[in-house]
Amino acid sequence: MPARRRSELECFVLGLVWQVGPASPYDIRRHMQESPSTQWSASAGAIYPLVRRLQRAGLLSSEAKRDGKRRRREYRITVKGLGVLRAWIGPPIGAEAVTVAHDPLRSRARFLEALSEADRAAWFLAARAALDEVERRVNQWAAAHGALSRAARVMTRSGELDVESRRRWLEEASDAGG
Amino acid sequence: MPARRRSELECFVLGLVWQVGPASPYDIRRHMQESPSTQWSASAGAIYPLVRRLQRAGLLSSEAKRDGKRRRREYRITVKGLGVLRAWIGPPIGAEAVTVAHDPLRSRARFLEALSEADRAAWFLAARAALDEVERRVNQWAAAHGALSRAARVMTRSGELDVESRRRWLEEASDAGG
DNA sequence: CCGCTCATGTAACTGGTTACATGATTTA
DNA sequence: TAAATCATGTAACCAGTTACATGAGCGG
Repeated sequence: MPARRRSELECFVLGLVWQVGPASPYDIRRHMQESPSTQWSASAGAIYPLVRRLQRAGLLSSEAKRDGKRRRREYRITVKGLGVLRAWIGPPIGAEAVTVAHDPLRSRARFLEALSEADRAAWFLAARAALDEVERRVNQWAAAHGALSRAARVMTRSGELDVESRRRWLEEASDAGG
Repeated sequence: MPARRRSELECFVLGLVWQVGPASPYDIRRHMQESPSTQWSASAGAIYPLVRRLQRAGLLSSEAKRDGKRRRREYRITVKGLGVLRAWIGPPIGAEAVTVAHDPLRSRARFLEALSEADRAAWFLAARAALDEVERRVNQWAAAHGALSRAARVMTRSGELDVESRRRWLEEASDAGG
């Protein structure tokens, strides 16, 4: 059987297990839910089958533990899994990672002229508030993790710069468009 | 039957039809494929059923045309459709639009420490090249559309700022992490 | 003891994808 | 006339979602 192509989520989970492992599916889910990113819902229906898939493929190893009295299945990354993780990260960086970052605010802004002038003005206010909310989430996550590791600080910084640049974009656009 | 929740793609297509309409599914697909965004593949299997869905829901009207000799089905947005589009754009801006922009480079960067120092250095170079490529795509699209309308210029600008901010982030991260 | 969180999992669905089929028209 | 493109569409698949089920342990 040829090694099948792994999805973004599969590789991301592989990375999480490498980073925080040994980890249970539950741990993975909590980590993903705490993160300010909403890319994945980290639903049980996604994660539990996924880790088993990775285990059957030999990328994760699993071990039943008994944490106190509670049952718990721990996964850790295998040598093979680490290879797959590294190949996913790159270099070379896969074509699927060469994208303009997907931003639902931008999607909406594309059609702003479908709104009345009043609604458009209100939209810019709402969008600014939305970015404030995003910033709040990033800061909250940073307070919990950002001080701990260089990787976490880099992630936090990415979120900050993202918000900053979109805020600038909004300003420019609302200046230009009234 | 209660008006069902529309997906991002459905609303986006609604917006496109409003913006460039009357449009055939084929037109819509071309527009989406030309765009630098890779969020959707704009596959026929997605678009054709989708527009019919929107039509049955009364958000689009359709008309069979004969452009010269070629058959062609044109859609245009209805009053009801325009209402749904406006509600999607906001204000208020739906919670699903309040997100840090999803960036696959950032996903990978999170696990950079799984690489050797040499690979990490090479990764930063590759990531910079990836952003150059994205910039090229944005500029290419801008050359074709950016001069035409304010909306297109705003979209272009968003892409530019996105690339700029991610480039800055890479610089900071590689400075900090060697 | 009641409700909450921990922890694992499944079933049904859904919104997309890839790949294919069809036929007309245009271009080399 | 062969190959490419226009244009519409379908079928099979798949990754991830929502919602639910189960049971153990913990705090008020």
